[in-house]
Amino acid sequence: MATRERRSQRRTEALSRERIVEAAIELLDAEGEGGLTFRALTQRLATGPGAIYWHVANKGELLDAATDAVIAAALAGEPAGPAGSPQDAIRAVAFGLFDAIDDHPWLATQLATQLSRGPGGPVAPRIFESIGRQVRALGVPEDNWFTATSALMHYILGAAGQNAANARGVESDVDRAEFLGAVAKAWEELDPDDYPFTRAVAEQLREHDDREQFLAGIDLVLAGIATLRLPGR
Amino acid sequence: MATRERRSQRRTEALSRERIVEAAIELLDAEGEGGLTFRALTQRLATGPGAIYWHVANKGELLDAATDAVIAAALAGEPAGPAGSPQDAIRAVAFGLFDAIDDHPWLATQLATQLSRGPGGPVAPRIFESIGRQVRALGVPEDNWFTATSALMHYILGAAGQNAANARGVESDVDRAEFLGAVAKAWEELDPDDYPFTRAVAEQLREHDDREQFLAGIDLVLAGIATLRLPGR
DNA sequence: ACCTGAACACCGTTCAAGT
DNA sequence: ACCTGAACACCGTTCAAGT
Repeated sequence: MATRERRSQRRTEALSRERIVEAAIELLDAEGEGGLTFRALTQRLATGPGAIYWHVANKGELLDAATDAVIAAALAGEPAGPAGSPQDAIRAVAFGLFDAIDDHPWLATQLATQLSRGPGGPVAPRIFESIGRQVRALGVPEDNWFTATSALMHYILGAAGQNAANARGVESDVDRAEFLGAVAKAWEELDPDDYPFTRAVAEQLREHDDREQFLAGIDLVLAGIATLRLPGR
Repeated sequence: MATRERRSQRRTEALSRERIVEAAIELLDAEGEGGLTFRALTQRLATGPGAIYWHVANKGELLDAATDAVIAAALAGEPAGPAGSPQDAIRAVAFGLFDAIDDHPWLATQLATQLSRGPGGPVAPRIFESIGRQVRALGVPEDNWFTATSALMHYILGAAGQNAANARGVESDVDRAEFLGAVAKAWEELDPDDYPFTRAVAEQLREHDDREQFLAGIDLVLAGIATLRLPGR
């Protein structure tokens, strides 16, 4: 609750783009997408809106910078060192993104927004590169690099984003079970004529383990990619 | 341009939730996410904000209803009739969603937002059911229904959303080539040490065909699903 | 070069009042 | 039951003025 920590303590460090982005991330984490306003930001940074606009063009740019900072940190784990198999490296990248979206649920929407604006921004190449290197290491023929990397990336971001919903505002395992139980119940109460499949799958939703399920999807896509490999390799 | 068509013509049909949702979709299509405001809506419907709030709880609900209406229409194509193979049926569903997002680019963000709020809304079961039925018809073992359907759904929505960027505000094939060329150029100018893979793939980005690429991804996931099939079937 | 803070235009939402 | 429209609180952004 304590909505206003560090409210009017005098600012010691000078304002900077990094400091502003950091404060924006804190606000987004604490209060969700709606929590990032210039007024909350000026209060937390003990400054005025003009000062922020000196370092950042507008709110959209700030949101993009916050997204990029979190994604860059999430992908900074593996320093290109040849550790295990490419498959394991892909799983590591996937769980890095999974955890980032779990910790910062606002990323789900933000990533979709940014990617649907085109691969122009810095985020798309970052994710694409991390996954693509391992796709190449897998021995996938070059013609299929784009397809294989895209399939992995979209599954990872989509599944991680949907998963974040299960953890949102959930404090304990009991809360989680309660939440999933409620959704499963809603699915079971759908019209039997219109939703036979969804009803049949409701029980799996109730009992599933998030990370295990996520991993199963990764391995499914990896199995598809394996069929692309040239016989020679 | 002509921002204000049908501005103050007297309203003939009575206001209704359907009419409001229809107007909201028109505004979103014409002006993007930022174009949907209650003021634009009241003008287009020749009414006041209070009248809209009588039929709709708030803006979020209106956005959800608009999303649901478009998705429902996109999935209404196949009437469960046994036409071709399950694979073809999945491709048909996928292209239905692809075209819907292409026609209504605001869907990309909106779907991500709605799905990341959990499978509670009406949209998630709709998409899940359309794809899942065909997954079942494919002979996938029941334990893998959720995984297989999720993998397909996330690839379809993610790839279609990213694709919509290529078509955004693009009027001709020349525009499209220009846009893709610019992105490919940006990719080619990335740091060679940090982005070797992305640079290598830039050329594929320039020359690719959207629908062909999308289909290749579907078939990749389908190949992965095929490895799940029980030997017996 | 960097920051202040009042002011502006615009937004979602409410509500007393009408029919 | 359904609609009107003024009003409220809040938002992103600008800009003349300061240091």
